[in-house]
Amino acid sequence: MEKRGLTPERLTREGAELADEVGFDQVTVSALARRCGVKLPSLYSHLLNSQDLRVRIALFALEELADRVADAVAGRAGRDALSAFADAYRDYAKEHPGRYAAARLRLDPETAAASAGVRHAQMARAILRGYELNDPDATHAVRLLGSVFHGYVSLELAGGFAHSAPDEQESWDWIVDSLDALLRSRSSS
Amino acid sequence: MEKRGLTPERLTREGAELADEVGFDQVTVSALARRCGVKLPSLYSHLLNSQDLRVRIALFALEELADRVADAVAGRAGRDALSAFADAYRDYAKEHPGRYAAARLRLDPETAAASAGVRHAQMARAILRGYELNDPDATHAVRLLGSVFHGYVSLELAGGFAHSAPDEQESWDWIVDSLDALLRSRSSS
DNA sequence: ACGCGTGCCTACTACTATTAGGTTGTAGCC
DNA sequence: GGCTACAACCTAATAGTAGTAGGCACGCGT
Repeated sequence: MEKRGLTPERLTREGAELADEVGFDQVTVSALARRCGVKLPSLYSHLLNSQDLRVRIALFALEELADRVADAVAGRAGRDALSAFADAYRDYAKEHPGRYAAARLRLDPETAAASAGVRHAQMARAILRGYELNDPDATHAVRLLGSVFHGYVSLELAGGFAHSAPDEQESWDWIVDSLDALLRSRSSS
Repeated sequence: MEKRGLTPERLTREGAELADEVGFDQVTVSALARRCGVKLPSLYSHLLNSQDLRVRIALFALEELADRVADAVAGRAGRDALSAFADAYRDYAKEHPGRYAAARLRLDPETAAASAGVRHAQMARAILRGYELNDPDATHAVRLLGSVFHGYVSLELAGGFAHSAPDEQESWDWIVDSLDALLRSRSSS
């Protein structure tokens, strides 16, 4: 009965890794217990329930992804920033598909408001500053970017574009390019 | 022990309704058995397993959605067709969120190839005929449309845009408008 | 050295998925 | 109209996941 130093934080990290390995919806308290070498009920000292685990992983992923995006867009503007922003999302999803799926977990409003989700929205708005859009166009554009990037990444992960020419990178570049052109044409200037 | 006339088809329909009521990932063989007033193991005469049920619901939803889209775009072209196409997806998702989620279930390649999924792709390409795009632009554009519509609808259903101005319909119109402009500007003419 | 809290345990309950095998209602045949 | 046979439903049993209750002990703070 040696004590492993389990904490909610460590469990969240392990859960995130588990998610990347077997898929977010296969993340189960049982599997996590096995992975940590303890019996299942032991985890309930650290977690409220399985939903709590999922939410913690989601918040962790949102935070990590926001950090990456912030890093990617730092010091860039305009088309360059847009491209870095887009790639940060796509690369994260490819590298950590389970965590990316976790980041899309539906959170209740208060949790969402306290999450890194707000940073994501702020960063999207920041990217758009380079295009000088008037409200409400800026909001529409934020929603468009969120839709395209999330939609593309989730279809790509689901294998929707697999095994068909032209390859996925080409389409991605074309799409980012098109969005840049679109936003420039909507510029208020 | 009265016999209800259960068939795979009826179970699929009931499952689809259940999905709309409680969410696709809450669709369980147990719940379906309760809903149909039979004991759980009885369903295994009609279904292989719970995954089989989910796949059947997915195929049903893909078919139904394809029918709706086909209906919506019939006799339209250009911007008009694009808008009808987009609205057909969004309206279906709002009306039948569980079925819409089912339609996004990842299918194995052979199942997918035999599903109504191919009709969806064909219809998207048909819409684009009005914009006279050269390959590979047409493929990129199909992927863009799929990404935007799926992304927007899924974020909207997840409550991502809720309770914030401007309202979701406005953004939707702006986005469809923007896509139309974008596709026209990419026209090969 | 000792207490006591926390960290992990065993044991139990409830639900879902699935298989095996039994029973009955009814459709079709004589 | 009764018989048969199959299909549709059942009960019973196994295994996995989620969660609760309560016990024991490791080791930290005094």
